[in-house]
Amino acid sequence: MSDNLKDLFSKLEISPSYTRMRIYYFLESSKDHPTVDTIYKELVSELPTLSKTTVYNVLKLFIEKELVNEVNIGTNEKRYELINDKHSHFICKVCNKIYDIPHICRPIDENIIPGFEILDQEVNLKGICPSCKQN
Amino acid sequence: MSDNLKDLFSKLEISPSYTRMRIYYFLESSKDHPTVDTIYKELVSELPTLSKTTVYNVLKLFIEKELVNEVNIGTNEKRYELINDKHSHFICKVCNKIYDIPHICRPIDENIIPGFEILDQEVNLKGICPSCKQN
DNA sequence: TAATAAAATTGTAATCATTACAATAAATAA
DNA sequence: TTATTTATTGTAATGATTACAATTTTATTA
Repeated sequence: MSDNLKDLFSKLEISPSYTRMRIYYFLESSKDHPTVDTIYKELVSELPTLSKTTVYNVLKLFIEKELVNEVNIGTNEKRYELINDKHSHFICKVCNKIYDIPHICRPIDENIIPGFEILDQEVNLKGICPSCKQN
Repeated sequence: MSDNLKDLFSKLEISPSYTRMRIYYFLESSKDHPTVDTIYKELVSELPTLSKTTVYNVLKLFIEKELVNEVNIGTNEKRYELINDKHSHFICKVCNKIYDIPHICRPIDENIIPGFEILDQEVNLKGICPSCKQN
């Protein structure tokens, strides 16, 4: 596992510092699109010298290398996720939780809008999640 | 036209102050999803006492009344648009311009994800726009 | 190994959009 | 008119993000 990550980093010319690997693993284990603050607070107990700037720096690097996506849902903090399989997001208007849901749109034909080169597709649904519907 | 807007406001229980109407008209005429700053700067010459806080307040009201949408595309400023017909957005990764494009997804069946109540659907495409492709 | 260079991490301060809030102005009702 | 509500404004606070210089760590070279 650890070796796999080193290989992945190496392929992308990311030197596998411990901090970077820990941030990657945290994103991998975390299912709820954490904010910078969440990442920092979760990791600082094991990486006592960690600084928030480092979290920003590492995420920026991961985004450049296309390992990570910024998720913008209108809250004031940006959220981050590993780019795994493509999926859509459901954002609960009550609790603001973000759920990953399978793509419900058909894949987009890249030439559907003449002249525009489509590189990326983002589908956000908003509504009320099951647990908020009960309350 | 002006009467139509007053009727619309009245239906939504928005009292039709001159400031609100001007902000509405500006959104109506503006095709490029303006930021608060843009709205303020465009209107302050004709409404010399206008304050940015007012722009924020009016937009917040319009959003509550479902006249206006926040558009989040990852830039640091939020952008706003009137809710007219439903459309998708294409965001150019080079120049950051937002284009309105017709919906390219089929309308979503509200019960497609069991337990989730879908109120809103947002499709953002990212890529390179025609004018940036030339350069 | 030691000395040097490069890269990664850190802390502090600056930036900037947004919000909170209290004060003023304008509109409406009594 | 006077009182009351509503709209607007200005200032200050908040809080996420970025800039940047300093420090630490890692890699390279002698």
